[in-house]
Amino acid sequence: MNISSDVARAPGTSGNSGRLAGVRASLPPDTDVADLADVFGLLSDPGRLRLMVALLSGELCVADLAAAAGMSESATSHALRILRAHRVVAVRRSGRMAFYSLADGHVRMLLEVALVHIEHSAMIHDHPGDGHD
Amino acid sequence: MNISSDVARAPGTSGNSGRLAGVRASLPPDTDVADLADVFGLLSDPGRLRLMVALLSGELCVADLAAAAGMSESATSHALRILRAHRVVAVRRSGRMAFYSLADGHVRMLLEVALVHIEHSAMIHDHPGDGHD
DNA sequence: ATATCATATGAACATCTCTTCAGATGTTGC
DNA sequence: GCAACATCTGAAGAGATGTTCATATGATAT
Repeated sequence: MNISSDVARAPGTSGNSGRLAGVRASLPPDTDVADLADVFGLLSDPGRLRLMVALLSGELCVADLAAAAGMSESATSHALRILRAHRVVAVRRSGRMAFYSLADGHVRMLLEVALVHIEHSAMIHDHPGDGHD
Repeated sequence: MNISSDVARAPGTSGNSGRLAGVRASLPPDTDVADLADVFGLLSDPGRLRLMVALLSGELCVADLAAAAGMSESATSHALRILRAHRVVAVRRSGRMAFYSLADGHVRMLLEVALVHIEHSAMIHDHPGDGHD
């Protein structure tokens, strides 16, 4: 059942309306969740993610970022443009060089939490495979 | 400059090779970063994210999840299929009902960290806008 | 001034992703 | 068995995303 009994019962038809309502109430406003999904979206591209991870150690110029992330300088520039647009990174310009750094504490924290877990679990288990279809 | 001086100098050409090498060394293996990007990818869809947030409170059936996330039952089922494939959620079947629950501690932690931040920052600042192009 | 360099940008293209629609599968009640 | 139900699935279309290639912009050096 949904929330109360356990077998066959139209969802939202029985005594579960209570809990469903509770769940709905505990959900953050849609705009907030959407913003959050956006942040996760920035973190979801392998190239961009490598760039951000590299920046955890400190400021780097575009060419170095490209080398560190293993992508072309053009792709790097495009990626940085997106991160810049969302204020995830900040630029410092010096002559013809541009130095990027992480500028978003939220993202930094998510990265650190995620990376700690990676080290802990990488060799323990974790399958990217399939559930069981 | 890249790592050492500060103005004009080919990246990876001067005394920066030291730090670049250090940064590259501190980067987790590409496969790990890719896996992580994958997880963030799962979190990056608004619908899927709402589903996972709803599941933070406990087990829910498909229809209730659909209602909580404000999406069609078909879209919900497709989303759950993907989450299932990555073992982010687990199913418990009872008759014709299917009850889903969060099954990935990593994801749960990321969600909690992210949600705490949302409450803290939502009304303080945070612009989805543009950097300054 | 001119060539070179570091970075930024635009257009085009290929790829992936999510949604919907229609229908399949397995379950329960009559 | 048959109908209603909950969930699942596949195909198809729309939209978003990331990459490359070519070129633009601004800075430095000769």
